[in-house]
Amino acid sequence: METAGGRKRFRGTGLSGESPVKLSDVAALAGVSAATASRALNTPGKVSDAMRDKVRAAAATLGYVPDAAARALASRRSRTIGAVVPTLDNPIFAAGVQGLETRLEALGYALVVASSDYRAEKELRQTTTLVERGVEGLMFVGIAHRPSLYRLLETRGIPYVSTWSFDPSDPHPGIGFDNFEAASRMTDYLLGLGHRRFAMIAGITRDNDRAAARLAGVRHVLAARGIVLESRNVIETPYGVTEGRDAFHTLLGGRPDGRPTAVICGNDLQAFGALFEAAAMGLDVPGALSITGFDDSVMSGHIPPGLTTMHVPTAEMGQLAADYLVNCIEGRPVRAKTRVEVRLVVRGSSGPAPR
Amino acid sequence: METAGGRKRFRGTGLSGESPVKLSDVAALAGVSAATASRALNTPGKVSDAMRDKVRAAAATLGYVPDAAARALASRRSRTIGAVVPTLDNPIFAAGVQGLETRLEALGYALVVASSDYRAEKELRQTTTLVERGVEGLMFVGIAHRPSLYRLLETRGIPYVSTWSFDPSDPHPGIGFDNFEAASRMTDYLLGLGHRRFAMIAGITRDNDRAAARLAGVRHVLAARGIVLESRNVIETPYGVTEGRDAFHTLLGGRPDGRPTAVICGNDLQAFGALFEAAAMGLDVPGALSITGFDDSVMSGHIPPGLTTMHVPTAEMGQLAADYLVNCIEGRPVRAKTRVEVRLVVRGSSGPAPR
DNA sequence: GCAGTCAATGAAAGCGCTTTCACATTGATG
DNA sequence: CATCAATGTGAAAGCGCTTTCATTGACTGC
Repeated sequence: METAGGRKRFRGTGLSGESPVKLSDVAALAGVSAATASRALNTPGKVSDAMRDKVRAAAATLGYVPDAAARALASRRSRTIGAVVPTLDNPIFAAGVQGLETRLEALGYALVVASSDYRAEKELRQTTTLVERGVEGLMFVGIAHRPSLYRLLETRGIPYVSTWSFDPSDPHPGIGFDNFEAASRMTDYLLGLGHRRFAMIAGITRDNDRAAARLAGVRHVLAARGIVLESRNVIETPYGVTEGRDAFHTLLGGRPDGRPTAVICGNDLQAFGALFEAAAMGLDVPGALSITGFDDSVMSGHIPPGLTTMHVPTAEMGQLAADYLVNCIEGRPVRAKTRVEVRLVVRGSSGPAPR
Repeated sequence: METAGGRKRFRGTGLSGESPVKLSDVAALAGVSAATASRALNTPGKVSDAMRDKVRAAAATLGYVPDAAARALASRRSRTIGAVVPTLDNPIFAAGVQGLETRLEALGYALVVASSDYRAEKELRQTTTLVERGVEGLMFVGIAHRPSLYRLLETRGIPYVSTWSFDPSDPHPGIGFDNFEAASRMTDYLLGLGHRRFAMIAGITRDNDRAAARLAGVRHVLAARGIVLESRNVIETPYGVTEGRDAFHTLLGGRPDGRPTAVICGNDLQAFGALFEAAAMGLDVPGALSITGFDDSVMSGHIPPGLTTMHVPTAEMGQLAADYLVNCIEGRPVRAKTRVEVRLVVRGSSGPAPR
């Protein structure tokens, strides 16, 4: 009663009457069967040209809009893809989603987005509702997911792909880069500049394999050179400018001796914060210390002195994810693992270690 | 043949077999009719407690996941909302969509996003496909839309709401702020600081009522004070840092005399660009000239000297849009027009006119 | 000229679910 | 005790579309 009542009222909300133009109406106007009308609209090659035109004309006069639900039910195809990202508030994910959407729309698919808030458990919940919604493919960020998430998708045969992370040892399809290796490269670069005292402002590593891999990569390379990244020189904090700023202050404050000469940040936002705080503290960058970011977001080339960072092809990953999923769905061959290139972009925020 | 073949191959792609657990399977296991199973799952109040538990248990053992297409077809409800935004690459829209998504998920609705690329014609196309997809409500950005867009929605009785713009004279439901008034306020503020020579770096006004209203607001206030905004002092350019930078350079370059002392930008990104270019040109901000933005994006409080800008409650608009649409859909009363507050945030980039 | 082929069409059977509607039960009521 | 209203449940009819399958002609080749 309640639901029905609500619906009735909603139905009444429409200014004009509803538009219950259905395929059979189009067929009737065109003087053909519903089957033919369907074919004329969806697989024009299967009907005569005259037929096609006649049906199209009828559809146009009636303002026919197909009902996706009915179509999905009958054809078992929703032509919808889902994406679960941590948050659209991080421009980097927004850009990835934009890349995905653009490509999907060109391929005739719609995009349903859901956010996980960096929580594996919420990711699983969101995924379940997307599956209920009938998405034919799913894009995730990162490779650390609940096992039951994979199980859900695999038992139902729904294609999926991880992005942002590339790990050859991970058995699941993925499009991304090796965060560990990228962080290693950044560290190598800084070592090459003579830095020996390091600090890191990392993202929250829990439920975030990218943040964890970046931290691990830094640690690994330093350890190989006999340098220990002390825990007081590592701060995990959410990705954000203010957070980066605060972390930098904690790291550098009240420590005139043995200060790090290189601060590696988990992403650009944190690095911007570090940069601003360094300026506020009167620390010369890169003279007194170097600061690096990760993502190469739009501001990093502009903010003085220019942020040294790792360029990540976000839109490209979204686009490749779209291609991967649609190819899976449409039965074309796919490569399960695709590695995209990240590029070290050296700008003014990094330089030789002091002394 | 082609489609069927593709589908067959896709079906075979699933690692394990498909999971065609349908409601009737659940009903059978629970030893009840499909009707009762449906009720037990969706309207628990209509069945006995024992029944409810029995069906839920059966659904759980079978790993039942309802088919949204079938449900939508039978109930005429998709529980899906659509959003058409210019682009997710602009963090401001990404944040709005994030606000919308968060609220919708709490209300049990899914979100389909599409981007218009700031083009009215693409917006119409995207809207049509969303309508085909069966969205029950739609969110747009701005109030300038193709008439046929409104017609489509109204003949079908689909609730919709514009955001980002508030115009009492616009007959359509909307949640936003008055861009004209906001830009006027900004201009007033600068006039109060003694500025008389103005320039504006505006967004592309075609198909963008926000950009147009902001420009008009500036023009209007200046005209009221007898100041003409000469066309050589207005540049329309896409929202972006580089674009803002270039525009600023054009505006200020090779013009030692009669230079503007206040540059009003259409959004923060352009303002950042202006700020950077001013620094590169050795122009003192706010000593020699003031620069203002619009949006109050996350960086504006951090970038020295701090950007004076108009704070826009993006997430709040998304959230209000979600509430509005869902209330419409579920037959609850709604307010057709909601005005949100924008706030002038004065920071270091603006100051008294020189001299 | 006649079997055989092929393209074009229509009839009809669902896709998996919701939702009347009718049919028992039950318990309360006069 | 017979009557009436709840209450809980099942049978069955679709929701609007796609897709077999069968049928019809029109055409080919021998």
